[in-house]
Amino acid sequence: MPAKRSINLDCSVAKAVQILGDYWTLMIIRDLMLFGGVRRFESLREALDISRNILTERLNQMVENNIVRKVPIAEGARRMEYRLTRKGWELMPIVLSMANWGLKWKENERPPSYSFVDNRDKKPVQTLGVASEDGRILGPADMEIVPLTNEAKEYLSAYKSSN
Amino acid sequence: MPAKRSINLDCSVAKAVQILGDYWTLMIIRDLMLFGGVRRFESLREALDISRNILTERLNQMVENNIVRKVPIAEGARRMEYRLTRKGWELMPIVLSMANWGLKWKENERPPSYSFVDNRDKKPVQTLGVASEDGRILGPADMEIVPLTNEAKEYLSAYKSSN
DNA sequence: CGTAAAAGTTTTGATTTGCAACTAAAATAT
DNA sequence: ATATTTTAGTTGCAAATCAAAACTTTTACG
Repeated sequence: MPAKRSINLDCSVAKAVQILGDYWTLMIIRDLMLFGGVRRFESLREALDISRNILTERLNQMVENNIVRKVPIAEGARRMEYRLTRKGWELMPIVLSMANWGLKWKENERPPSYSFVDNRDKKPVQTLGVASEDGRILGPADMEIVPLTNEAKEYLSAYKSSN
Repeated sequence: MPAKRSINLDCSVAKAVQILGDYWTLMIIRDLMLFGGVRRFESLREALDISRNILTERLNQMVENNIVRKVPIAEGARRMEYRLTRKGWELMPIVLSMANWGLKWKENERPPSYSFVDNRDKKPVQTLGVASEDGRILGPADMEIVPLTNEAKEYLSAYKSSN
């Protein structure tokens, strides 16, 4: 976790990457999701085999970023547990697309050890991905990213013409 | 980029996180996608304001992981450019879900500087996210992750009963 | 032909990481 | 009530990583 990253604050990907561009943070999120969004410090540590100081630091960061909350395990209890917030739960699509990608491109062919299911009937979910305005399902090759601000446009066209 | 991470190799999320759990790697991927999947060393360096040695290292890693290819900029040319591979392009859903998440939860309300569009008609894409087997669109709260292997099941139930 | 740009490599000092040992409070056992 | 264990962290320190700057070595340009 390098010190300060100053660039591209108006980029929402950069914003997410600022928070998620870290191995342990992502692993913690995955583990929390596996356990219904609730875990205690020592359980996380054992499951991930992460050292305590790193776990402490990452959890604090995540609390700061409102991805997890630190709450007493029961009314009035002094011990704490970490819970995914709504904002944290909404990382699910990211984790799911990582799972899909990892599954598709993994070299070591081992069957997956877990699955994403519908809460209601416990059947696996389908990932629809992305649709065009007229309803076609788009693969990565069917989309592109285009700049919207003048700044970004100028930058991009300057680069393209100079090439 | 910590040295060696030995855990959970049969987890496809962990597999992806191994590769993507890094700030610069993700930023490089985003930048490449913004530029049609093609960029040269110095352009990347300037755009991201990353130091050369780090960029070199990350690009090499990405080449090793088959996310980008290093190819001559023209037939027989000695200068090189970096191109997203198919495997790299297929990270688009992850980047897109990060963009959506970042957009939804960003504090500093600034309009996005770029948009994901359909190649064909240049209209913004819709993110459908995830559907259940019977076609309902599911939010994060409507899904869960369930273990499939016996190993994982035992581990999980042991934890739950001990609590 | 000389100068500048491109694409790194090397060096060096500052940060970060993560292991291990320590601590303090809460829960459990005796 | 006291001892022991578990929980949830701190702290100290060696090793690894990061990043700024200087240095190379090819290619491109006027």
